[in-house]
Amino acid sequence: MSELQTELLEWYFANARVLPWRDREAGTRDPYRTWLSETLLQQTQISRGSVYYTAFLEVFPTVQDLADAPLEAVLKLWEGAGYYARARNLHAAARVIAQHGFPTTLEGWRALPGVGRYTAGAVLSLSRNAPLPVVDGNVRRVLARLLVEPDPTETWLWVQAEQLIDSSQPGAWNEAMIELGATVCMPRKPRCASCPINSHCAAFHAARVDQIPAPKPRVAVKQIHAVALLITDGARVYLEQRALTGLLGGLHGVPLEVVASTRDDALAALLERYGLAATGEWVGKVAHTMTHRQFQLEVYHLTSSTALPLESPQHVALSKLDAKVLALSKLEALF
DNA sequence: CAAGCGTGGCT
DNA sequence: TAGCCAAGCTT
Repeated sequence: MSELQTELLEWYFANARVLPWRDREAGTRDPYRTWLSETLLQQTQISRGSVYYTAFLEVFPTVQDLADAPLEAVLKLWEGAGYYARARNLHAAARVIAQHGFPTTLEGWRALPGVGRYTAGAVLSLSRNAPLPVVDGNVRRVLARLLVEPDPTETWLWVQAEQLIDSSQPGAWNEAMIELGATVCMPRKPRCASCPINSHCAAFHAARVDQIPAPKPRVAVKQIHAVALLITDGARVYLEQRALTGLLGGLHGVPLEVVASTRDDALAALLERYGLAATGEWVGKVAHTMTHRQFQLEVYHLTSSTALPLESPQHVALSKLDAKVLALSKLEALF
């Protein structure tokens, strides 16, 4: 073991945070729980992910429980967590695992929907001590600084992670790299003075830590104007299931029509699609921001006199966007 | 391979 | 406060 490896591992064993999925020593954990936590934590902060993790295990304590459940129940538990393809993929993969057992190889894990190189390496190293590297946002930052690489490519990152991994305890090593990036080698105001491997860090020596890695160019947020339909009978509301692929896939929501030319055109198109004669009453606006989209919705209300099936919104999975629209309905006991 | 995919915490 | 960012994956 190199000096760097010894020092980082010692630091990790002394400073690792207590987190719900760290119930056993890294390298010996339950693959189901490890996979679930890694999936939930994708692009999601610990404070939020851990709430969903605990609730999820409560309802689906084993992969068999998850496989046996209807997709609808899985999405309901995922409600509000975002990136809903994760929930659909998790459910589909659970059904494969229930049939064939947990994969034991990198390729086996990666063949499952929603499992990429990071998650496959994380699950196998953290649950089985497989000597596989991981590169997430934390590891990327640590490697970029350690080796002064302001704009690292994916290929470079995985090669470095592979060369640096401590093959005697890969699980602990991977978790240590992630932990360092999350608690010491942070994006802004890194705590270099208390970093266990600062003597090995080229960016620290060159006083360039604050420039590395270089910020990624951001895609402009797209403005989207749309019209939404709130069709209610006083207690229930018309909700349709969105397409599985694309925005808010698989979740239920109110009918939406993006404004291509004018708002009146969009509203007319919506009404025609559902065979509605009435024009509806304007009830308000909803603004909703996502990472890359800014929605402006004009919401129209109709009292149902149609054959459209109404349902109670508390029984289906909704996005925050639809929750805001439903809040305009002023109906009691919707949630 | 760049774009699409949610939501909330933090500064 | 408006933007940046968070244990990525898919197409």
